[in-house]
Amino acid sequence: MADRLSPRAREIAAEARVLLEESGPAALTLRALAERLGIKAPSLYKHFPDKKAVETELVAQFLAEAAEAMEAAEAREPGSPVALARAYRTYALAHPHLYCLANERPLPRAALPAGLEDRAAAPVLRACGGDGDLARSLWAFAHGMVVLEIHGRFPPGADLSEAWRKGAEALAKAGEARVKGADGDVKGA
Amino acid sequence: MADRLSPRAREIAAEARVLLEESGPAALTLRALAERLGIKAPSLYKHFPDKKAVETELVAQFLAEAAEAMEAAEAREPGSPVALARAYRTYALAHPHLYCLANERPLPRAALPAGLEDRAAAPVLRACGGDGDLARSLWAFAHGMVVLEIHGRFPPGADLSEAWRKGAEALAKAGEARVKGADGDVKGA
DNA sequence: GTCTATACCCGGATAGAC
DNA sequence: GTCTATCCGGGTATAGAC
Repeated sequence: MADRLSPRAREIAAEARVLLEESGPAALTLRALAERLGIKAPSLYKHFPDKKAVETELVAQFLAEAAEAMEAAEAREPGSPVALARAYRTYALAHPHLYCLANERPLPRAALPAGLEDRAAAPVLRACGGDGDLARSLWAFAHGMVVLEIHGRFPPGADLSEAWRKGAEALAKAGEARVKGADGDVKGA
Repeated sequence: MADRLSPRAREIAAEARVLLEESGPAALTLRALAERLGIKAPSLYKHFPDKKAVETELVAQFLAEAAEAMEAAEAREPGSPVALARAYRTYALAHPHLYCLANERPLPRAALPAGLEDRAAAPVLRACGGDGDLARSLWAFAHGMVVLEIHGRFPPGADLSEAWRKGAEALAKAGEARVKGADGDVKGA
């Protein structure tokens, strides 16, 4: 994600990330970013073509780090959707603003490193035995839990760990049933 | 939700809703709203204290209509989480911008009609046999599916109806298992 | 690589006349 | 209930000097 970024651009992106994680997507403005760097906003255009490019870099960072977190969980507990859900939750809630920037708008697919989106999705797909539909269900569940929690939508007293457990286990069970089912083994990848 | 709103305020809210549904939350500005009504922006302050109050009215409309849609589904197929999920999906995707305005930020609970939030949640809770944790799982799944679809996050070729079916059925099955379980009957409401 | 200056747009909100 | 005038803030982006 920090591929062919110049060293200075990398510094700028790092500062953008701090600003984002501290204050949220709305606070990520070029003026505020420049001020943090001790420079003026127009100077940023020497390093990034526009604001979208800065945001895209942060989205790429999110995808890469989320992929890493899931791959690590997979290494510890192979084939466990529940473990993946736990890792997803932990990483997302540790970076709520970055999570929202990266997930509450269309993906800038054309500007992302090739294969990055697929890499982030792969562990879930594997844990679902290659069943893409089930993998998307599990992803939707995890995403819904994360954003509803981030935006404070659940009732104050709700036991969210229980909701995570029940949801993830129910979806995992559907995957196991699939494996034992009559239709051979793997449909997808 | 249009409780003690003056008739003129109701007209304004109706126009706000058209603007929102046509062009999205970012396009809902007081200037644009006033222009649609053939008046100037400052005049709006005679009917609403501020912009947030207008948005809150639209959020209340969403909650009431979503509750209606779910209650209707419940009347047709009592006790069916899958039917509720279908109704949720249909209503949400028919009003994507309203859905995002109402669900991608904290609820203005203090400014909403009393009981409205609970009314919207009740059908799901009933379909889950009073299991609040499971109800929240189901809600998170449905919300995740909706917003990921609205923001175009799923891969182009994905069969989302299948993802909906598998997810809803898996969670519904967890509810049935609970009922048959050893721990009596209803834990929650 | 940074600066100044600036253009151009947008937004929410208030005061006070009619 | 609507208006005009205005304040104050914000934002992205460009041109051109250093």
